[in-house]
Order: sequence, then C-alpha cells, then structure tokens
Amino acid sequence: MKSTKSKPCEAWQLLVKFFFTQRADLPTLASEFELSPAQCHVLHLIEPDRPIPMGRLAEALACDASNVTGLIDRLESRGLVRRRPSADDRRVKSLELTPAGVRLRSTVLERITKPPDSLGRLSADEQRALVKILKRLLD
Amino acid sequence: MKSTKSKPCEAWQLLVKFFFTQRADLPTLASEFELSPAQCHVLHLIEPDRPIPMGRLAEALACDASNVTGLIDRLESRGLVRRRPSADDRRVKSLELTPAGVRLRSTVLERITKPPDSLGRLSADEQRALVKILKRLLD
DNA sequence: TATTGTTATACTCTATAACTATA
DNA sequence: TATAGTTATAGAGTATAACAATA
Repeated sequence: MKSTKSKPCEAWQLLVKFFFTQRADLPTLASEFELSPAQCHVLHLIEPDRPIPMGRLAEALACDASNVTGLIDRLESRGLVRRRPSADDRRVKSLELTPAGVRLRSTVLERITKPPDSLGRLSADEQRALVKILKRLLD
Repeated sequence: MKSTKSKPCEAWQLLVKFFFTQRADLPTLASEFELSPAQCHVLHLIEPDRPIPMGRLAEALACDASNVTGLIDRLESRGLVRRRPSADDRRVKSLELTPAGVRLRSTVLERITKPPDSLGRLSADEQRALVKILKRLLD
C-alpha cells in the first residue's frame, strides 16, 4: 500500500507540497515590502495597463466583493492602486496600478520565487518540459 | 521584448501563476469541509503517525507560535487533532491527528488538486518528468 | 427589479507583548 | 536565565446582510 497504484498521485502531491511551501513563505516575503499576502495576490492580479473592475477582481480572488473594498482602500492609501469610474456603467469602478504600483508589482514578482536558486539547477530541456507541462495545467 | 532573453523566467512565472490560482481556490475548497485555508494548511503539515511539537508547526507555517494555540484549539474542538504532552520536556506539547483527522486530511488532499482533470492529460513521460523536476525544486 | 460597490457586523488569522510553567 | 506554550490585544482578511446609486 505504499507505491503500488498511485502513479498519477505523486505529481500532484508534489504540486500540493509546492503550493503549501509557497503559502508558508508568502507572509515573510510580502512583509519585506510591507504587504500582506492578500495584497501581493491583488498586485499579481492587476496587470499593468489592464484596468479591471472591482467585481472581476473579487471573482479572480474568489472572495466576496465586500472584501475588495477594504483591500483596495489600503492599497490606494499607499498610492499603489487607483479607482477609476467606468465610462460605460457608472456603477462600475475599474482598478489600475499607479506607476509605483507597477514598479512594486514587478519587484515582488521577481522576488517571489527566486529563479536562479531552484530553477537554475534545471537543464534547458527540463525547463522547457516544465513550461510545457505547466501551460497545460493552467491552460 | 517578448520572448527574447527571459528563458528561465517563463517557468517560474508559470509556477507563480499556479500558486496564486491555487491560493484563490483554497478558501472555496476548504469551505467544502468547513475548514479555513489555514486549517487546511495545518492538516497538510501534520502527517499521520508523526506527532509534531507546536513550536515546529509554527516554524513550518512560518508564523508566530501564538497563532498555533488558537488554530489548534479550533481543530481540537472539532476532534481532528490532539495535544499530547511530551515525555522528554514537559513544556512541549506534540500534536497528532485523530482518526477523524487522518480521514479528513486524506479527503482534503485528494480533493485539493483534482489529478484526473489536469494531470490526467499528461502523458506518463510528462508525469515522470514533472515529478523529477518538482523533487529537485523542493528537495 | 437587478447589479455594483459600500457599510455594518462578526469571526478567523496574524503579530506583538506579557505571562506561566517548565528547563 | 532561557524556552514552550498561552493569553490579551489589535489590525487585516473574510463572509453575510443591508444599503445607496445606477442600470
């Protein structure tokens, strides 16, 4: 009952492990930039020059819309994000990164998994294989 | 400036994306079992038949030890985890899953990334490659 | 009427600091 | 003195429900 039938499981067990490892690291990493894990997540989701309505951000975060208000309040008060009224529908507010937000996002994303350390040990072939596989997983 | 020099980055960018996708999914998934994301994390870290001192769990979660008290209080009150005094050092309390905890952990871990859906589309070779790569990344 | 975002409320998660009981 | 876990406290994250403005 050890490694008999569970061939397809090993891969996902490792992916789960990777996920939880990253999850444990995120608070420390985020605090380097005085961000919370959730704020990092928001920064990741708001791409530069791609305004996103608050409701769609809530969807992407898979959380209630009421959270987004406070989350964005805090990021906006730090000058990282802006609320912009939508032209089409005056109920909708779109979110966009400020220049400072764009810079911080880029810094955080480069920092979040340090490619030289772990990925540098992969051969070019392995990296290509990994990219191909992850693309399929995320499609 | 699209795919010129950033060969090693694509892999980690995808891993980051995978991580945040999973992070968004976790609250919904956890709530299926009336667990919080943090409780899922704890359940993942306490392996069956492997008691772990509270302090070491705090380390693994990369959080302050004071959190673990409340986190474990709630899991213990649901009968999923037990506190056991350590024989060597009476200050230390070790944590272990109850039978119900072991069962729930297994269910949650099977559910957390549904292997048939995304991983099932990978060939055996790809799965082996993925396992090999992830093992290196996590070592 | 239905929808977008906000507010009010309550609970969980989290860190800091002070405490206890052991060592 | 130092360490393991707890308690007290405060702030952030989260969901639910009720609300305002707009559609």
